[in-house]
Amino acid sequence: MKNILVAEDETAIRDFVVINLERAGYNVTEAENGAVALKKYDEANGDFDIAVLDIMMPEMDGLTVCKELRKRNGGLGIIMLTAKTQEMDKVSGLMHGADDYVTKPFSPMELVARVDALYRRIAIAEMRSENNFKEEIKSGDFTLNLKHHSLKKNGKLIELTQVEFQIMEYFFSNPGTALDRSAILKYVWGEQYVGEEKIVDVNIRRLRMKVEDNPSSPKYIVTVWGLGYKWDTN
Amino acid sequence: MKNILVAEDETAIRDFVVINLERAGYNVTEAENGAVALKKYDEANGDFDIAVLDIMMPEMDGLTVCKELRKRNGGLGIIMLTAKTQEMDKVSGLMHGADDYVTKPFSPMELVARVDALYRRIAIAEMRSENNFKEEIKSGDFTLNLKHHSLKKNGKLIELTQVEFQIMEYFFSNPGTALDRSAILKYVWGEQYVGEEKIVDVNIRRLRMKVEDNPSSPKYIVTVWGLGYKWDTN
DNA sequence: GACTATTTTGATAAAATTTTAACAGACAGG
DNA sequence: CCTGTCTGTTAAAATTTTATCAAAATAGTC
Repeated sequence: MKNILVAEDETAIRDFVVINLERAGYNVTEAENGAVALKKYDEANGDFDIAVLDIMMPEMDGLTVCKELRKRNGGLGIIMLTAKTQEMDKVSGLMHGADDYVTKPFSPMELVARVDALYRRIAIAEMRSENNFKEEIKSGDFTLNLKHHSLKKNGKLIELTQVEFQIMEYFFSNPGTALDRSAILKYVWGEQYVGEEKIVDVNIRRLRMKVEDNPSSPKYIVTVWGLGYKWDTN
Repeated sequence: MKNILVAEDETAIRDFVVINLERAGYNVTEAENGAVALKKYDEANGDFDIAVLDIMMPEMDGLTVCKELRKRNGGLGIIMLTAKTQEMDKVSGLMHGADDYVTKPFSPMELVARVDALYRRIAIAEMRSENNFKEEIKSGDFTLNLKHHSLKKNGKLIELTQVEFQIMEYFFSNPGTALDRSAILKYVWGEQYVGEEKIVDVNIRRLRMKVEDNPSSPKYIVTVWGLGYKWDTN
């Protein structure tokens, strides 16, 4: 898990990237050009979450590698490294396929932040796509129907709004796990949402009013003090 | 454990550094230049926690060594020694990779303090990252569930606050080990916390109330007189 | 046994976090 | 338009946690 493939021909930059990603907790595989990158990808049976590719490389340029990788795995996260803004303009039309790009020179913080952000997106997307296979998720007396967007408690239908439904989806995908507000916020409202984190609390309250036997002493949506909430299953 | 690699070409300074680190309880390996440092690192199979590197050295300069070491072990602690502030400015852009730096001339106290601080950071970071892989830690009748943020004693749930939970995490990561207040303080409250060390005692008490069969004669959280506490497993 | 250092304990005040309720804009359906 | 629902914002109330303090108890030492 957290596997990254880095393709960059300049040794200095590659080392820089590899070091900083490793320090951030990623498991990095490095390649000195596009052809090698593709080879290493196949050798590892595509067991990567993210690829960081330089655009300008000998043997095979980053855009080609990007296209090839996308063919193999549509869900792979891809970040391109571009030298100048000009270069970016030239190829921007070809940038589709990449999820994000970072222009050189970049700071360690910037790189890691982008990769982290992409990783979160990927992880959430993966969770969502897993739920696509399921029709419904059961948990105790509750049944969340993903297809009909409905929630039943002991067979009794509970109407949920869009936001409420998504929170429940997140809960049901991680039963018993303590989820912090920031994670809930990102799952439901998305990465770039601007606004109060308190919105989570307010919606939790609304959910409790609908879901709990006694909203004043929650049994299902339990608060984890100083952290967030969890869907309790006991 | 507590192994340090010191690379410095000037004999006088090297001796100074080595003597003081050894007095502080570290196990020091010394090298007279960067190339030797790297060789000794590999010979010891990378069994070091921290490397102290002079920037200006013959054969191979400190920054290069730093980069090489980082490639081998992303979690290694690295402290750079720089001659003047000016020199630091020049290379500050290349400082990535180092965790800290000390400018010459420096006092024994300063050096040891920096190394100690870094060592603690490294140790805590390592412990935390190990716990990331685990879902729960068992110890006797107790199960600390890191995912659910819960503690169970013989299957019975015990509610813990944030601070209490972290203390338990520290205990469970070091069962049977006598932990001094200062270490507990740093793990739970962080390096730069300002306040009474007694706060540890108070929270230990609250934990005992929740965890012990008879809080007046603790069986699990045992006090080690003149030192601190330990999680007893017998 | 007396003395000192250290730890335990309980009370209380302060700080942090969560819950609750009320409000107002946006939006969709009639 | 009008109306009702959904949503995010805000502020006050309630709750929980946390820190500090000082007295009591305990362990260690001479």
